Amino acid sequence: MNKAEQAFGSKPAAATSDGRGSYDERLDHILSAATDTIARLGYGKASMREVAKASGVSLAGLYHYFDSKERILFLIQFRAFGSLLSNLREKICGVDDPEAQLRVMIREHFAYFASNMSALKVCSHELDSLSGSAYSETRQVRHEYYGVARGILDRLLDSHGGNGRIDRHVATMALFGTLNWLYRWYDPQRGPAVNTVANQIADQFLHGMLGSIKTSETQS
Amino acid sequence: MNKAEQAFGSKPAAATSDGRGSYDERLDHILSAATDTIARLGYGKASMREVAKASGVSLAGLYHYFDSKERILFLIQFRAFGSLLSNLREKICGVDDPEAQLRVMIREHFAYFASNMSALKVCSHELDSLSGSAYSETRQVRHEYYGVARGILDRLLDSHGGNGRIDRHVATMALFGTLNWLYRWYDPQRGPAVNTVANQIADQFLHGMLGSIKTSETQS
DNA sequence: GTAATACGATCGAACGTTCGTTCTAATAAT
DNA sequence: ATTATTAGAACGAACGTTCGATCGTATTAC
Repeated sequence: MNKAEQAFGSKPAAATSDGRGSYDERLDHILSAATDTIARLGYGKASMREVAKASGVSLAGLYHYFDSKERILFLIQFRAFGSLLSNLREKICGVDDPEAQLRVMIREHFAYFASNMSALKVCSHELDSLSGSAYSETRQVRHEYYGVARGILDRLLDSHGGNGRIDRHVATMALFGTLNWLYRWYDPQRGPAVNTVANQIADQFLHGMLGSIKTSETQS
Repeated sequence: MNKAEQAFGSKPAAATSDGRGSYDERLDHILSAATDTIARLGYGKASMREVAKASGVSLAGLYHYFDSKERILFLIQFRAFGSLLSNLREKICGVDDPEAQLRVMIREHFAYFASNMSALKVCSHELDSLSGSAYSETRQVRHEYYGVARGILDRLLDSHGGNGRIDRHVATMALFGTLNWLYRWYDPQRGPAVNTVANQIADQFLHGMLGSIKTSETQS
């Protein structure tokens, strides 16, 4: 069976030529409804019946597109992290200055958050809800994302001669904490504009890095 | 019935004088085991049977101490947030400088985290698992905690004449994001020392604040 | 051109399990 | 004896998943 075995559709569309769209389009539609449902109720409380109702298919119909409930969560996370990572690599490609790279990264993370709030909420909140190979695969993508961010930070600090008291892993996770906690409080539609918040976070973090370098020996 | 109706025990101990301790002590023991179980499995997957096994009482015995599963989660969160808040207010009492207050706050948060990892993990991860008045009451305490932090930040920025581009709510939530995300990556027993990490986070945040003030008009 | 056939998509209904909770009786303490 | 505390068994509900049948459509056979 070759249904929903791959995270990104390399399947040749195979449009059924009726009003409801192709197989892949219907799968995307269900996945989108499932994302909103899981974001709203949490993975544990979001039942397959609720996902079925939200996406407009029957309970049994869900299992034509996904082997299991866990597979739905895997696809949501793998696609979101994958998009985030590939988009970051693309947008950073022509940028040389590490400081500019870091600003791009934060700005792009905010942009993705604003466009995919439910998906990023699920990604931030349900990290431990997967197990086995599904967990390993998503963790792999997360580690790659971490690696890109960490690489930027390394070049940033190296270029400023910062061998001081900054633990770079701690600094990276502090930034990720700020970004991954967004879904708890920030609503792009009600709060200040996305770019405004993104710029402030970037300013804060960069001043936090460069400021910590310059006062490396003045405090105990 | 007056069992477990209050979050902090004002009950006069009523020791049963056997080896297993008083009623309150047994309640604390069960609550501690429940905290570890919920932190390990998540609230949804942590069954009452698992909590019973972990705490050494029978399934039905649990309901002599707690009306419901949700009440267990409420007590964990209410006690943890309450301890965090009252401890913060106490430790900040004799400190005047806002910068020093902020350092105290971050240091105390780290100290509490190191001593109560399971409880703070549950508090950070299961914020939406409560409903009704249980949710309202815990949110109330959280808001008070936010208010203290926000007050410190306000005095800090005011004392430096910072009326620039810093959205103070955004800045506060950025810090809370870093602190509340700790449970995802930081293990005080394996990573760098608690005070080291706490100092770095405080340094980063303070430089982020004061640095952003001084360059308020140099960037678009 | 039409009937027969094969197949993917979809559904209502049900299965077996686990959940939070409660009932009832037995036990330990005073 | 009375009261508080515990434990085994069971309850109804909800869960993820599977089953068997049905519908529509594309392909094949003649």
